Amino acid sequence: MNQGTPPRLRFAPSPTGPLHPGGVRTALFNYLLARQTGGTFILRIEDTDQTRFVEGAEQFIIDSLAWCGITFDEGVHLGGPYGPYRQSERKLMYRQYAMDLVEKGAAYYAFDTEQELDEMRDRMKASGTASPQYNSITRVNMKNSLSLPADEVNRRLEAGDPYVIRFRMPRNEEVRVQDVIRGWVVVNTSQLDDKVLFKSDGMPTYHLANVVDDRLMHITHVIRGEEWLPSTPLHVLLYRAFGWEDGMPLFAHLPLLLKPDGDGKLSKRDGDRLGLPFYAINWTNPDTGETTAGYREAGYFPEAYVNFLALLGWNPGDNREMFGMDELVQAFSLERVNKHGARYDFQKLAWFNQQYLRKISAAELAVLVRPQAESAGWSPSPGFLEEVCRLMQERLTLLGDFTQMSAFFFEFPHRYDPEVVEKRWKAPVPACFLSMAEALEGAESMGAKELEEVFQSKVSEAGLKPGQVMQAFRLALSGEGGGPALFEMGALMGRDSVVARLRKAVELLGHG
RNA sequence: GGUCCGUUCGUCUAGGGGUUAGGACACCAGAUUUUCAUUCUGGUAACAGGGGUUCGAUUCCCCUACGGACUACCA
Repeated sequence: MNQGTPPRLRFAPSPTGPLHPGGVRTALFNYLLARQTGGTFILRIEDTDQTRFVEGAEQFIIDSLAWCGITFDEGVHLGGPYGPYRQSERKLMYRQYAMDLVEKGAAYYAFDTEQELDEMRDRMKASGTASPQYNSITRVNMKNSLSLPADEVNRRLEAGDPYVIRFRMPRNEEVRVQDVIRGWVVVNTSQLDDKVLFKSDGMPTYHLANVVDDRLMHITHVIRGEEWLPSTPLHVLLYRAFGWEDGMPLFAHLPLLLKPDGDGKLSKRDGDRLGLPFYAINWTNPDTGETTAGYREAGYFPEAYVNFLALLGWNPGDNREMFGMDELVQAFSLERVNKHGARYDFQKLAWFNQQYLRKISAAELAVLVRPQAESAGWSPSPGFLEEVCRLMQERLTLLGDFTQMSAFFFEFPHRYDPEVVEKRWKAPVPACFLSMAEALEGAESMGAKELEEVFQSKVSEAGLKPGQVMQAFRLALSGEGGGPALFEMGALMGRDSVVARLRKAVELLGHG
């Protein structure tokens, strides 16, 4: 199958809403294989259902993947030799392929109305059939070109009666599908129905469009979600009916992404429920105006997100787990993709993000963090911000944590942690701080070393031990009980600020 | 209901006829940091159940249970 030909892979989402994490992963795996093999990666938009079109969804898909570093060689946004890449723009040609199948006897016209279909299903349910199907048994009782006299069929066609084209599913035949991940899957056609291939609105259904386009675009590997496995036998039958079986692509059906807890597949609600971002980038619903948070805006690294996603359902076979995109391209293989679904673990994603956050320099971090610092109303010098980053870097998990966790560098404390006040703000401390403030005021300059010297000498003058005062000192400077190295922190705040903070703490917290 | 797919620590997973069933996240404990976090060390924790096959099964086969997908003129 396709040996020697350069691989061509596609990601083929429908623009019916924001791109789900499972879709990002599907795109990623396709991308990895394309890059690894020197193949071509194509973005095709499957918009054959006009009723489900969502404004902005297509651009969202492109932007989401671009943020992840997933790039295409051909596609709706790039063009290419096999365009157009939007199925609605290929509309006219699908009819010919459907009619070709009719001529070959592999498909037929059906004129049944919605009501007639409903009635058929109701009838069958009433007589005990669990899942009523339009198939080789039932079609004889319906209005189609197999059951109706030829002249009536022609009359209806000429009169412009609405019709669909259905696949003529063989009655009892084993269809074998080879899946790279799952091996051979065998289904009997008696379980399958006469699927609509061509709709009465003149659009193909997924099944037809997908097979025709994959053929026309010379797709060699179809890597898609597990939800497509049940209809793959139909697709194989379509390739066969067209006479394209020898050029059929390889199929690989990816396991699903599951909820972090409980049963079922991952959904937007899981992000909402946990108050965590869900999409790659912010999504605003064009109808409601409601925005769902994305990882980009929440301060995640795309590298971390991609790394995390890659390890959901795939593993390299050894204990490595930090993978840059290039390394993923090297290491990836369909053979090492799991068969079972993987729970989406937000905590692990946060951990990956932390790892990536630590890999960059303080200077780089400062650049990334500046926008939020500025929107918090601070305008630190580059040098100061970098120093803050140097002290804070190992304590951050997300970029987005920065403002909240570093606020005390830029502002005086708005509150003093009551627990620490209760425990550490004891009688001799305020007086000691006041004398520190005085001593510092007289000092010419104040680095971490000088600050510590003043601290030590005033503490011993007061007859105290450093351990008894340290926490209160931190509290006075930052309002909190934890934080970066105390004297470095103070040095960075600067002498005047430290003096003022000490006095203000005494003023607000009293003399114990 | 039917069809198909699946099932190793709480989670992501490695492994595979004979292993102390390995790693990572999370969690817990200790060390270091006179803070918190980091870091380091250690720890708790898994082969869904039942039948086979076999000298031996978590690994192979079957059944059951459970989970999931699909079952539209949606993709």
